[in-house]
Amino acid sequence: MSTNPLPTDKPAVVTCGLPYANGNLHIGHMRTYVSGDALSRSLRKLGQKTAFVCGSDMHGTPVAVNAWKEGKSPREFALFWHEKYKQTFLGMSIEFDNYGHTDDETNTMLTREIVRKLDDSNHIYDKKILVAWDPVEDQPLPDRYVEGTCPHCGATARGDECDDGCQRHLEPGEVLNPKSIITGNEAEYRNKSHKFFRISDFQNYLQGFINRLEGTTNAKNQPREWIDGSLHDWCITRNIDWGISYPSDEKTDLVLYVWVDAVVEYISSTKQYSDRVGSTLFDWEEAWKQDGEIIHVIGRDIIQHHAVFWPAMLHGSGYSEPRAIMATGFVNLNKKAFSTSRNRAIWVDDYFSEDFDPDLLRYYLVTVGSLQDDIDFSWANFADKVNGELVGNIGNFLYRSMLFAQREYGGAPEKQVSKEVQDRIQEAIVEFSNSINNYSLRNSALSGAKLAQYGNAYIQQNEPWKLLKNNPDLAAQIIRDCVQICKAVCILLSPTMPNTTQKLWEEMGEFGSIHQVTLSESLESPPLSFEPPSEPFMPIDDKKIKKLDNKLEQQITSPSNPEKQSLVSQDNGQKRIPFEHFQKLDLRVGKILTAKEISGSEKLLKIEVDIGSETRQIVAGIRKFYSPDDLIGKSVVVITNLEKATIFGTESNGMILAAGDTADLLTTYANSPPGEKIR
RNA sequence: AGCGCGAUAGGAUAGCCAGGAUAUUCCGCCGGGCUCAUAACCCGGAGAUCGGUGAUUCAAAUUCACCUCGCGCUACCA
Repeated sequence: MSTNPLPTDKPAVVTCGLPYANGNLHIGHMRTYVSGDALSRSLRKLGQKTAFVCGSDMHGTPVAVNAWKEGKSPREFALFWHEKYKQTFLGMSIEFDNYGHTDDETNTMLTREIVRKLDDSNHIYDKKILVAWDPVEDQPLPDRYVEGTCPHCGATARGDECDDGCQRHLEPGEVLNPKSIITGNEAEYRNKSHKFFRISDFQNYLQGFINRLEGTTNAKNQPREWIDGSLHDWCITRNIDWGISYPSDEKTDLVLYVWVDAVVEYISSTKQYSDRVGSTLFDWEEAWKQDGEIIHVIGRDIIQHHAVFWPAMLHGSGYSEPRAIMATGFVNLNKKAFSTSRNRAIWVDDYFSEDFDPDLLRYYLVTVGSLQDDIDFSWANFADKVNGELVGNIGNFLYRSMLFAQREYGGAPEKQVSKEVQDRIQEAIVEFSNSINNYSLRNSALSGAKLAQYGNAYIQQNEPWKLLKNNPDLAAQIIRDCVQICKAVCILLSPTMPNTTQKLWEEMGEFGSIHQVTLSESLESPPLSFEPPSEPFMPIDDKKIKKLDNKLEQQITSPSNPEKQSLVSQDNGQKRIPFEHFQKLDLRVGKILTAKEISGSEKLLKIEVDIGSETRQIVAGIRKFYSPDDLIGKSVVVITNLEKATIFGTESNGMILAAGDTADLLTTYANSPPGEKIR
């Protein structure tokens, strides 16, 4: 990277944090991608050679777990979302020069090559750690494959994090009563050898790097705690069979941790772009190995990965470091965080289904607040912004000016642009360019919006409609100025609103793509003839907002999860559960071996049941209806993965199913043996 | 708990790094103008002592210290 102002003569790469191929995208996600898209378009406006790349993040435990839940292979599952994302980005006019995925050949090769280099230069070592294991299936249970009790707060927690309770990170071996989330089997911890990346080797380097790094202040400061403190080495392998296998001469069944190959996709995707268009148009090696301008646009939750692990990996394997990290804040919904599990979100598909132009949301996301701050979305705010700024100000100015010009002069009047207007446009160009160099997309977009505002005041105060009779020469001059402003406004806003500005560009009689021209074109003469313009933006009326708010309200109060939505329906007022909820129950045939009364209790029996793999002790409230002797040898249905309970001082490890108030025991029709799974 | 980011009129938001006199802009509100334009546009007005306390300074929204609240990160969450 360089510290010269942009544009430089080096190629630039703009990347966005990889979407994890695990479910639908909402407008909060879009903030990162719209910002990346607007940034790369803006850089090109400055004349910077730029590649805008990204890809889907395919690997990792959550994909594997969710694929398993849907009965699909991880690859099939992740590819489904990968294809879906491509459509989503297309719909939002987010145009990557290359959009790959982490499971493709380029990334697999490049990732292994980079890791091998780190290994060869002795930055990687082996260390034995505790790994949760399913002893019955003889399977490792990494990260989220394990569930248990949080040792800190007692809530149900995943193996890696107490996600429902105190949010604390959990080390392997910490979670109590660990169980496999797949089989429900109790997990045990085994000592396994894993690969560790010695980040401490790079402490000095990183301390220099973080001082050079440009971008948002959160990205520049947050990693200092680690970099200036002590750097822990990073475990970069996992025991699952979904991922990129560890590059090694010895035989290994380790795969790389998803965060290793995810970031390498930035390089891989650039390489694919180069390979496609040829290295004269864009040379990926020049960008990544000879100090190109690499700019990462990410969500502020993944700063450490990009400002600590990633530069260390790059530096250790001979690649250039990023110039800037732009970490976006989150998008809140009516002041509260999005919650995908509660369906408290505006999904991009929902936005599309309302037939809104993507430009409206793009403008909203870019201009509503500073990039690194959290912003709020509500349909009312959205409509305010569209109606006030886009329809009333920008759209109105463009429309009234171009309509006037077309009607009276058939296009731009044959006059020279006035000094005043030329200077004002020049000022906007400088503002745009400075904003990009300060990594403020908001200000870069506002340079165009403010110019339109100036235009409205300019036309209003000069009243060319009055001048037409008394001073037609001056009227023509004023309108010529306005058309020039229109042209400049379109160019300045084209990174934020690519569709609308392209349409206006054509209506203005310009040829080709507005995205090919640079800022200086703003001062070139507009065409002398063009067709009548159309209205660039349509207002959103109150009824529509109410409708959208109601829809959102309904969506939030309904209990469904977005991914499960299609499986959930209301029927006879009864709540339906998705099939996978049923799948979570481990129901098995059991054979009652012994049954004893529990002294002091009128209702309870202590029962030992053979469930095939083991004998379970279960406490059942059926003493009133059965004598212990009658029960022995009976086949029953047992929930085996119910959490343990202590009833009347006796441990109960499961539940025997019975019907109605008389505890009519459920049994099998034929003679399935104990342990048979019920489905 | 530690660290990071943030808190500015009724709502939203700029300025903070490089301290300077009436704190920006938008929505809403009040008054006026215009009629080319999508009841859009333009001009004027009211409304914030800039989360709290203290310090530095001729001067603090801006620097420093402490505190409160919100959000995030804390390495095995992608």
